Amino acid sequence: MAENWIERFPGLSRLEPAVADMLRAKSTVMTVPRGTVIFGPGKSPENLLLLLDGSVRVQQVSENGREIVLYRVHAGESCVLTTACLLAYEDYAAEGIAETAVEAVAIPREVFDQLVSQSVSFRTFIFTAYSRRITDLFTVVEEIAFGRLDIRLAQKLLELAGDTAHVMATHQQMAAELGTAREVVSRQLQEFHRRGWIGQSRGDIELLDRDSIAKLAADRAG
Amino acid sequence: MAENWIERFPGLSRLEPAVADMLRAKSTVMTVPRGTVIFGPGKSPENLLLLLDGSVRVQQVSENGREIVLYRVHAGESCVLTTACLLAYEDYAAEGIAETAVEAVAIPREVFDQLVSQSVSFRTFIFTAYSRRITDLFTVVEEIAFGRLDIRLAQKLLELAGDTAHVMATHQQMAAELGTAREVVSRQLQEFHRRGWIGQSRGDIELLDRDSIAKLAADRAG
DNA sequence: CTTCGTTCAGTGACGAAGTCACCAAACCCC
DNA sequence: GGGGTTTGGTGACTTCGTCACTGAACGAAG
Repeated sequence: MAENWIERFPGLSRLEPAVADMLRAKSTVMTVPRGTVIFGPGKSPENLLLLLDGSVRVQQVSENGREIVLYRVHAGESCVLTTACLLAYEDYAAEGIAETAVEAVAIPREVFDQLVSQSVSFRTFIFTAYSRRITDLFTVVEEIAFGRLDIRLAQKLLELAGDTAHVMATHQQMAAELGTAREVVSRQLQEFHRRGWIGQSRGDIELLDRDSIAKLAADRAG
Repeated sequence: MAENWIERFPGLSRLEPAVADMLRAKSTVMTVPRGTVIFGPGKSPENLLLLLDGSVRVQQVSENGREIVLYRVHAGESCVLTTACLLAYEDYAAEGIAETAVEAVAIPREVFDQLVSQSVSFRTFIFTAYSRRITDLFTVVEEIAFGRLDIRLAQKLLELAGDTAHVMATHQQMAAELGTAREVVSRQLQEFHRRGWIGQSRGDIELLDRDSIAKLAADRAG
């Protein structure tokens, strides 16, 4: 089943046939268990990863131990930051962690280089991925600088819940998602609870009134 | 004088001679006046810019009119975000403005593509630039989320002053640099003034006690 | 099944930062 | 020199972050 994985990447659908064959031949499909540190300080990966399934959480770890989630890489996307790490520009404080079990295609450094050189569409694929990450980071900066916390929390809850009604995360983890302190999250969740929007139990937030949460999340001012 | 500009870019010093000739032939050295909007919403540039002189300020403009400075591109660096814009990934809210008169080498889109394809060292140059921007943004996120404002203000003052003793900026502009509100900057500058660290006049902050400012800037906690 | 250590959440007091509404001084252009 | 604009100053108030501490929930070991 893993032989026609190229189809799963929209950006690679128009890959030149010869290049696609080369890519298939020289890359390997691998599985990494949940919780694996894909890259991090002192751990440069030797491969570019294209995610077939699962998600990778990329977060910044500050020296005093605080964490903040920067973005996630989902199935169908590439973890371009690893190419940046390959270049080992300088010390970085970010790390990538497999948030679920992850199935991915690993493209070795030399093959990556050949592909970029030979294929226009692969180049576009890579540059588009960079572009996406950078614009994502722009909005993260804007949100943290100017966004109200209750609104951002509501947005995160909806994002993390997906189509389920539960967010399995501790208050501490939610704080890292938003770049704030645990106490602040606790208080805000209590307020949501008081309004009957959510139910709370240890490490689990249940969305009871999705509409109200969505209404707040859609707010721009307050 | 502009013919051997390639030497001014450390990352291009080992460029293959044939590629260097091609680059020289197909690119043009241009000058843009201070204040020019290099790129912005609805304005995709057709060229990749390599800065020979001056600096470009890249900032995010939110819908309610607030601005925040994301990073600067200085002489010797490339404005890789323009390549991202060339791909027109999606709507973005960032813009690049010539902060000074800027002298730059403009590389047309097709030439950029050829260079990436043909030259290993040009590829490295470009990917390193992306890597730098992304890691820069990581630290911006961390600073805004966790950094103390007085410390960040002290750092910015030193950064913007360079080797001069003056920062020619309004409080509003300093607020955009730090992603905060004008009033907050005003109050903090007053505190610095009270301590005799700075002198203030309209649109001009004079650094009087660089050592004290640097001492605060070096702080991690408070 | 109780004890014990660990993780997780709740709380109040306080300080730092952001917001709002408004005022005054400095500058600019006639 | 008058009138508009830009810049900076101020106080009241809200939101957010920090600190120190508490207790409850869980899990493993006895």
